[in-house]
Amino acid sequence: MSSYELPKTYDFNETEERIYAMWEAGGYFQPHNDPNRPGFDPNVKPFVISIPPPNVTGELHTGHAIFVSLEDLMIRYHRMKGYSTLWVPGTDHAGIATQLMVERQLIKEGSRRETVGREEFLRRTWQWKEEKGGKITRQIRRLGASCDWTRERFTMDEGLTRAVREAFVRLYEAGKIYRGPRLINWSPGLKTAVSDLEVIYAEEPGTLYYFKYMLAGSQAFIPVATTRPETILGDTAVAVHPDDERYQQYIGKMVVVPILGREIPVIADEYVTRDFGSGALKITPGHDPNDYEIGHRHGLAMISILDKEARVNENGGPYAGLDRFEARKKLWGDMQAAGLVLKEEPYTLNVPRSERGGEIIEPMISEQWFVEIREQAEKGLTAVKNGEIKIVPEHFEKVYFNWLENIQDWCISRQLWWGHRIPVWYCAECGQQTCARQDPTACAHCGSDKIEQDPDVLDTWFSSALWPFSTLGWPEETPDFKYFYPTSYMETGYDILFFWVARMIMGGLEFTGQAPFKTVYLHGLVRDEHGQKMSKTKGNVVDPLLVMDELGTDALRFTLLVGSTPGKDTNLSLKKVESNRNFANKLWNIGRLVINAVSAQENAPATQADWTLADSWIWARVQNLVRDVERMFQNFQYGQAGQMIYDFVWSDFADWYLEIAKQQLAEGGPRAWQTAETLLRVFDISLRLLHPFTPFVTEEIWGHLRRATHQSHLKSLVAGWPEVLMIARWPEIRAEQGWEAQKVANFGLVQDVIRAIRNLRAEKSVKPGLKLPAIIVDASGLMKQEARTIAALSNLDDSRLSILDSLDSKPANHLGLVAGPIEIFLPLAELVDPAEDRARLARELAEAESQIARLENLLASDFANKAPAPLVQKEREKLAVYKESAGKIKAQLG
RNA sequence: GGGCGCGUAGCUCAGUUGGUUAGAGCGCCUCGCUUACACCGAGGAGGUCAGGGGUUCGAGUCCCUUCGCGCCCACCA
Repeated sequence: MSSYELPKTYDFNETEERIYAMWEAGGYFQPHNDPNRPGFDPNVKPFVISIPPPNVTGELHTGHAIFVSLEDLMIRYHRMKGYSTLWVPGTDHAGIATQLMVERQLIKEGSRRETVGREEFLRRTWQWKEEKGGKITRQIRRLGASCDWTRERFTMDEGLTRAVREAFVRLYEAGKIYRGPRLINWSPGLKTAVSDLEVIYAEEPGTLYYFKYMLAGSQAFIPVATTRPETILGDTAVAVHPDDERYQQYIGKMVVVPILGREIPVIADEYVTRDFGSGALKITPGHDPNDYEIGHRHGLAMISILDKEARVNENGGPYAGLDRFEARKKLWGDMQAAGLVLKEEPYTLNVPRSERGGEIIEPMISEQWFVEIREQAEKGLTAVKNGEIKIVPEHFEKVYFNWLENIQDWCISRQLWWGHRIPVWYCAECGQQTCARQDPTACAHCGSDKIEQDPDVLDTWFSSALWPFSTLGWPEETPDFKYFYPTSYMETGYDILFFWVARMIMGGLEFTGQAPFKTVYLHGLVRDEHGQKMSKTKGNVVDPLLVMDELGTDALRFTLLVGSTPGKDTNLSLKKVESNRNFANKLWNIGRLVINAVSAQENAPATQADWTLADSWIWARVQNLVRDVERMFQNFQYGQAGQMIYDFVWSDFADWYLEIAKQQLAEGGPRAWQTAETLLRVFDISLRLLHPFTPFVTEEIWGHLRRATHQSHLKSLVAGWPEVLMIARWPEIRAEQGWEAQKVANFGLVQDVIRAIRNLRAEKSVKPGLKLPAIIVDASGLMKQEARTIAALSNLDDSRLSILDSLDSKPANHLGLVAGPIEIFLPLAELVDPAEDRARLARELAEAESQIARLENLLASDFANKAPAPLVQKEREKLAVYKESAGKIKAQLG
C-alpha cells in the first residue's frame, strides 16, 4: 500500500518562491501558441493584457498589488480556458518623477543638473534606472504575476522609442501636431509645462484685494478685485459687463495701470459677473486662462511678466527680479502708499498646484508643442458608443464621454531632459523645421547643416498612449503584433482613465486603425481598513511586501480580489488578510485529509458502490458552483465568484461533506473507494476554480494531490492531469447521474435534522462527548437510510437509535423536536424543566404558524396568478411543510 | 457650476436581467484541543437595507424626492 503524507503545516514563504521559479522555468508564462515558434496555429484564440507599466523607479504599493491580482486572475482564468494568453510586462520611464529623483541625488552631492549638463545627466539617469529599475518587477513577480518576462518592455527601450518617433512623425506630417505660443500651466519648480491633468486644485485660505483703477486724467476710478495683485503688472485691459450701469460710461476710456503708469482700455465683455467682487475685472491675458480668452476676443496685448522661475521680468518695471510672491507684497504696499488700495477681505481660493512638485502652478504663455486632438477624440467617443470598446463598470462610460467631449488640445512638450526627445530640428539658416524618422544631418528645406534639435522631450503619456501596440512591435508588422493585437482587456485604476486609457484608445485608433483593446476594466483605489486614503503622513500605509511576508501572497491576493467590486474603492484590512491566510491553511488541511483518503485505498473493489446522498449532494453543489462561477467571471464579478468558492469549500465541502466522508471512509470496501474518488474529484475542481485567486497554495496542494493519487490505486483518475495546475483545464459542468434536485432537497432535510439535534444539545448543555439515544419518526424512509450520518454528525448513539415510520404517542421522558416533517425524540426530559420545554415548543409553533399565515396570505394574493408558476409551486410546498410541522408540534404539546 | 458614486449587523463590506424568512469576514456570547485543521469545530445574539413617496402580485435591487458622505470635471476675478 502506498502512503503519501503532507507536512502538518503549510509554509507559504518557502512554497511561493519555489512554485514561482518552477512556473517560470517551465515556460508556462509564455503563450502556448506563439507566433514566433514552429507549430503556430493562427486559429487558436489569443487573450492579451498589457500591464499598466509601473514607474521604473517605483516601489511596490497596494495599487500595484490590486492590479497584479486582477490581471493575473484574468490571465490565469483564460489560460485555463485554453486561450493562448499573453501578459506583456514592462515599466515606464516616468519623466518627471525619475528626473526629480536623480536631481535630488545631484543636489545631495552639491551639484545640479545644469552643472553636469544634459549628456552627463542622462547617463546618470540611465545608470539610476539600471540600478533601481529592476526592483519593481521583482516585487511584481512576488505577487505571482504570470507575465511573459521574455517580452518585458521599457518605454525608452529601442523599439518603443522607434514607435514614439513614428507616431510623432505621422502626426506631424498629417498636420495634427503644431507648435506655438499658448497659455499653458507652468511649474516654476520643475521649470516645465505640465498638462491640465497634472494640476491639482485645492481650496486654501487667501485674500481678495480691492483697489482703484484710475481713469486716465481723472479722479474717477473703477474698483477692481483680484486674488493675485502681482498680475496687475501684466494687465492689458479692465473689463466690465456691457449692461452694467455703474461702469457703462467708462467703456472705451483708458485707465492707468498702478505704479507702472501704462494706459489700458476699459472693455465690455459678457464674461464679467456683475455681482462678484466689484463687478469689474482686470484682464491679464498673459497669466490667466479666462483673461487669455478675453484677450483674444478683444485683440489685447499679452504681456508676460514672469520668467521661468516665476520671478518678475523686465516687464515688471521696478519689481523686476522679485519672486512673484515678494512682488505681490511690495506692489500692494506701494499701491497702499499711493492711495490706490480700497480694502482686503479674506477669501477662499482654489489654488492650482503641481501634482509632482506641489508648488503653485503659474499660467504662462510659452512656446510648446500641441496635438490637435478633436478628431481623435471623436473617434474615441464613437468606439465606446458603438460598443467596440466596453467599459466595466459601465457608468464610467459617461465620465469618459464627458471628458472627451470637452477635451482641449494636448500640450505634449516638457522642458525636461529625461524622456523622448522631440524629433524636430530647427535650421539656423532658413529658420524652417525638419521632422524626421531618422536623425537628420541637414535641413530638409535648404540643406544647411546648421540645424539643432528641439531641446524638449515629450510628455510621458505620449509613449504610454502607444503601449498596447508599441510593446508588440509596432510599427513593424511583427508576428506578435499581427497575432496578439488588438489586446483583450485593459485593466487599470479609474484614476488614470483620462491620463492613459482615453489616450490609448485615441492612439490605437489613430495609429493602428483599431481599438487597442475590447474591454476596459477599472478597479478602485485601495484604502485602509476604515476607508481612509493611504498616505505616509497619516501613517496608514499598508506595505504589501510585509503583508506577503507575514500572511502570504495568496491571502493578500484573495483579500484584494474578494473585497473589490469593479470601479469601487477597496478597504484593505489586515484582519481580512488574516482570515484569508486561514483559508489557505484550511485548503492545506483539506488536502491532507483527501490525500490520506486517497492513499489509503487498496485495490479497486470488485463491485462499485452507489453514490450516497451526501455524494450526490456535494457533486450537485460543486456543479452548480462551476456554473455560477463561470457566469460571474463572464460578468467581471470576480469578487463574488471568489466569495462563492470560499463558501463552498469551507461550509459545504469541509464542514459537511468531509465529516460525512470520514464515516463513509471508515466503512471500507467499495464505499470507501467511492468516497475517496468523490473527495478527489470535488477537491480537484475546487482547486482549479480557486487557482486564479490563490495560485500558490492551490498549485502546491494540487501537485501533492496529483502525485499522491498517481502513486495510489486511484491513479486512473489523474491520467489526464498536466504537470502543473496553472495549465490544467478550467472545470466544465459534467452531467453525471445521481445529483438531481430531489437529492439536494433530501440532503437539506438531513441537515435540518442534524442541526435541530445539535441546537438542542447546545441549548440544554448536553455534554459534547455524551452519545444520546434517540427516536426519529419519519415515514419516508429517508432518515432510516441516513441514520448513520445523522448519528455521527449529531453525536447520537448509533446502537440505540430507533427510526420509526410512525408513533402513536409521545414517548415518556423525552424531549420532542420537529424538523420539517420529521420528529425527533431525545431522552432528556429529566434534564430540563418541562414547563420551559413546553414554552420552547410553543415558540416553535408560533413561528410555524406565522409562516403559515404569511404564506397563506401570499398565495391568496395576486402572487398566485401573476408570479411564475414554479415560484408559486415552491411557496405551496413550503406551506405544506410548515403545516405538517405545526401539526406535529401541536401533537407534542398535547 | 456640471457630472458620478455611496449610505445594508458593533466594524469593514458583498448582494447585475426585481422573486423565499437579506449574507460574509472580523468582533461579541455559550460550549468543545473527537486521529485534516484551535490559522479549528458546534451553537447563539445582532439589521424597520439613511428618510419619504411611487411603479409592481412582489423592491436592498427600478423611478422621483429629502438628508448625510465621498469623488471627478470645470475654475468667478
